[in-house]
Amino acid sequence: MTIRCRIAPSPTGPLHIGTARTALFNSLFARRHGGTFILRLEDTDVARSTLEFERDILDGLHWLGLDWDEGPAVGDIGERGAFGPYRQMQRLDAYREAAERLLRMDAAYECFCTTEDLATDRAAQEAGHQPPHYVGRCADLNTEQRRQRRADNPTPVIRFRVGEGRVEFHDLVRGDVSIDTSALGGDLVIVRSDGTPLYHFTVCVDDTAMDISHVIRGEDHLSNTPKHILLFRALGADVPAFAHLPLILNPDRTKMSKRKSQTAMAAYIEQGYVREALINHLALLGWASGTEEELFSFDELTRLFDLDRVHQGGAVFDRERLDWLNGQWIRRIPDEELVERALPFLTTSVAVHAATGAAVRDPAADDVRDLLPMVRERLPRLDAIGPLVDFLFLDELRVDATMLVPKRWDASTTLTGLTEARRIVGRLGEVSFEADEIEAALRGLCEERGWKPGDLFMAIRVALTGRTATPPLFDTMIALGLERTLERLDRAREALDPG
RNA sequence: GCCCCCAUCGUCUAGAGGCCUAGGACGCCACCCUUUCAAGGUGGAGAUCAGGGGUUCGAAUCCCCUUGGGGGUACCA
Repeated sequence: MTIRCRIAPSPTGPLHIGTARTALFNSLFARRHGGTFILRLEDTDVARSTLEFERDILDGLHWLGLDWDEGPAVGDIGERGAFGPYRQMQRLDAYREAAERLLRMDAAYECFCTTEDLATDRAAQEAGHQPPHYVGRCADLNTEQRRQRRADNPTPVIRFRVGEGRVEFHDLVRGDVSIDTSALGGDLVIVRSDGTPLYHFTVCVDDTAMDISHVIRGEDHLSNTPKHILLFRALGADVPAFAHLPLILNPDRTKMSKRKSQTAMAAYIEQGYVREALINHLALLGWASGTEEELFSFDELTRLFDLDRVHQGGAVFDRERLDWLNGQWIRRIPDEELVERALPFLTTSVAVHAATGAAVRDPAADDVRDLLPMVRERLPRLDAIGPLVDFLFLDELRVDATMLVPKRWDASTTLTGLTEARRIVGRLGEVSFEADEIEAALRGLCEERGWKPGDLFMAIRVALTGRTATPPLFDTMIALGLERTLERLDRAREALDPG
């Protein structure tokens, strides 16, 4: 059996974390079994769909490395695959044909009920404590009745008959599921009054046309699956296998939502999460390898993943864990690649200073390459690079006098310390400006004076960087250069002794 | 309301009847390392496996009930 699965996002919002996870699992499943991974754009909600959202979704999936074997034309990439078009609004003919077929077979019928009719029904059902459902007013109209009702409402919808009985199916992660058609809410609308098709209908027509073998999607679709099965049968199609993934949850265990969590993939990208970490984290939300290994690359997942190890319970999206994974993966990214990925974040960070009027030097790839050894272990996210080294790119650093004084020291000791340090570094720097030598000399100074090295170093650190948490001090001095090091030490001394 | 699904440390999870006085990871705490911050190392706290009934010589694992949670119930997807 050829495995064909798909991700079918709707461009009515930016790429959602949940969509990305579903795409990942589909992609992994296809790769694992030598199948085909298809992308289909479900853009039939014309009112809410936009090209920007479509762009965001496609870019995000691509950024994650989730490339599809078949899919629509995007940008300069042409359509791929023999089952297109892969954009639903370009498949209207197929839906029209299928709807007409269902109408001819009397598996569907035209419904002339108005929004008001339906609202009245709904209200009555609610009052009578009945589940909301379509009452079937138009289910059995004869030709004459249809003609009359059409006079009042010339734009009927098309409803699909759900019939009676139970629908049973085997879900690859849930096991056997059984739902009575009476719980489906009555005959469902498959074509709007404006002639455009609705989701439950298009999904079945397309999965059939695209020969989808496995439908892997979020659990929120579990209750809708019987409708789809009924539709597949009516269409005379093979029913694909289903696998409903556990939901990704907010911390309060409700379905992950924009209101309570950060759901847009783009936001994570902006904050410096790397694709390796996002993939790893998403994979672990609802799937486990069964080993004690926690770090998985996409390729490893491709070899290990299978549906039989997918969970049934929902999983809270844990940022702390993502952060940890992100740090782990950042430490594993090859130098040149990390340089390339981190540079934009540094640039942005420096630009923020520039925007406040500070004179800055724009960071270059060479800068990041030089700084890599001292920042790599300190980056839970790529955007952390700014606060870590941005002081290197400021022409002038203004440091508050009170901040310069270490906890155990007073202002005059600090002034003495910085003055002495300036003298030593200045003298040493003319000969050689190397971390080891500077450190040895300054430690010697501390011994002489009875100072704790940590105190002196802290005073220098603040003088040079304006921060109390920085990369190792002596590497920082080298990165800053002799001239600027001395200059900042002088500025700090001036701040401590304005007179 | 009705239907469906789910239920192991705070979180992600291992566990497919005896290997479990329940393992790992994140987070948390302590110590070590250490010029700060990280990273790393070591150790610790943390789950009577939602509760109650069965089945069995034996149940976190199988069955039933209860409770709790979630999802679905559109001319959204």
